[in-house]
Amino acid sequence: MSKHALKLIPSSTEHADVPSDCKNCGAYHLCMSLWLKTGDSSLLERVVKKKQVFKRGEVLYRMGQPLEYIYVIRGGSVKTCVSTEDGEVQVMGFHTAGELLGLNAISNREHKCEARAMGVTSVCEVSVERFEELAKKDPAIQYEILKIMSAEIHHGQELLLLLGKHNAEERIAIFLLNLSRQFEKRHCSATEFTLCMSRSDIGNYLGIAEETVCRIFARFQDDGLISSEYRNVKLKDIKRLEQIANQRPLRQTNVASLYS
Amino acid sequence: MSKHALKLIPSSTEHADVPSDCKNCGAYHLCMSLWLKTGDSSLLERVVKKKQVFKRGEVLYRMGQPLEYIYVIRGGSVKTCVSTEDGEVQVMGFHTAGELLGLNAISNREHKCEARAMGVTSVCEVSVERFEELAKKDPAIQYEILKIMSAEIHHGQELLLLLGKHNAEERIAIFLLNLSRQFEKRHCSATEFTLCMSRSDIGNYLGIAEETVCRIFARFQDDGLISSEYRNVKLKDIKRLEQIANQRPLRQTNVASLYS
DNA sequence: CGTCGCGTTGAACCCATTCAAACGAGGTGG
DNA sequence: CCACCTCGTTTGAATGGGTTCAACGCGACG
Repeated sequence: MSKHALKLIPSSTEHADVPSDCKNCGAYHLCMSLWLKTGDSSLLERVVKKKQVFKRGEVLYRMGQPLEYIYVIRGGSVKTCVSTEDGEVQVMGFHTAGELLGLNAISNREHKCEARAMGVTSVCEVSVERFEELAKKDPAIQYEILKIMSAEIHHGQELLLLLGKHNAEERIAIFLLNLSRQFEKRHCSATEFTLCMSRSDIGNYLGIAEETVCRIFARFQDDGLISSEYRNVKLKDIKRLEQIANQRPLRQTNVASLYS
Repeated sequence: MSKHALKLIPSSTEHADVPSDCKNCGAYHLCMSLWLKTGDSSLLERVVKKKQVFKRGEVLYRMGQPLEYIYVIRGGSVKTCVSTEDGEVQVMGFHTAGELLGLNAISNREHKCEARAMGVTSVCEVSVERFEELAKKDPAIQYEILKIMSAEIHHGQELLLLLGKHNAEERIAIFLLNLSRQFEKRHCSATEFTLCMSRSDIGNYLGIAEETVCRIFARFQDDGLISSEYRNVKLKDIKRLEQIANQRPLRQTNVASLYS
């Protein structure tokens, strides 16, 4: 509990209620680059259909639902996950202020994952039809769409690398460092922050059991790498965390096999 | 070695040499839907810059390289993989005739993964500039781009689910069944086919050790689920394979936690 | 106050990895 | 032709990391 506190959580909870002015919105910069390249700032009001607030646990959209809106997160946090017919669930990502949700469904107009608010979350709903009208007229917007989908592919690749090639300790180190960088980008403290997701969600996301997450958090704390109580985390030795994240003491992969 | 053989490997090796006629190309249908919506069939020749053949192990493009061409696979097989600075590699996917490669780099014009031929592989190189010119004029092509990127995201999600929520046995069962479906789509035998990738590649792709792949192949064979010698695989009991693929005897995931 | 969700810790088990060794196929060169 | 090498594959034995099951503390909430 530092007194000279930087923000421990990003712009989310401060104005989880609908902000009257977009300039306070976590998605402000994103929106500007998206719509306002057209030079018409009133456009924004015409495109954004509805501003809406979701409470903790509420669903923005489900798998299989037709794509109606694209969501811009103003504040709060959302998790996306896919599930199979037999009930297993995989958390795909955690999303906070400034991110766009729903774009990956734009091709077949059907959501391929589910989005659920993890805390009180404020979003802008953008009509897909309106959005596509704009995109058709403005190549810059098309380009933004590509960039976002591309980023999503890239994030998926990183997660894949995480699940395929790292043990539990490394996964959590990488996870914490990624969070740290994200917070830094949002001008929050990179070393002290509050997680918006449960241990269970972290475990699911990283492909390890909830208990393992706890244990490794405890181990990291014992080793002086971090200090954590519940969802408050403080990174105390980023150097060593990075060392763990990048260590590869595994069997040296047969380089020759790359050429097969 | 059945005498009344269906094709065990798709159109690949048969015309790994450059086919003079696009109608023999594995990517024929894809190309038609991509370019010929414009109604101008000579367009195809103007856009496709070069037809090229890669030998086993040769690289189409590396991570970090500027995006110059998009590749349409005519025949053969290609694996894409990402790697980190410290030398670990994760196979992202196996690609065969009819697939497009390189599109996910279209936003920042820099390849985010590496593509390497697994056997003799024939491709069409398509100039990105030319391609984008076309895309700008034709919304249908933009839509195709979105569809392909969307499919890539979807495939990534499935792989993520595989790595995060399934044990080795299930992963291989799912892998084999996916292959089976792919072959079926290409009008090859769905039950008897030849793998184009090594055990090592399979293991890397599925996030398990090479030896584990061998062992499970052996176990499946002992149990009469498949018969396999080297890269020739025959699925003998798809029902039970599907049963393994969909079984979830794991701890029942706390459904309530979904709502957090 | 009792319940529920979340977090934590302990102990036993087991699946997958790791290390090691060996085999067959294919290629090369003597 | 055979010796030799490499690469991909296979199998065994031992180890360990992570899961699983269980129990408990804690705070929020009705």
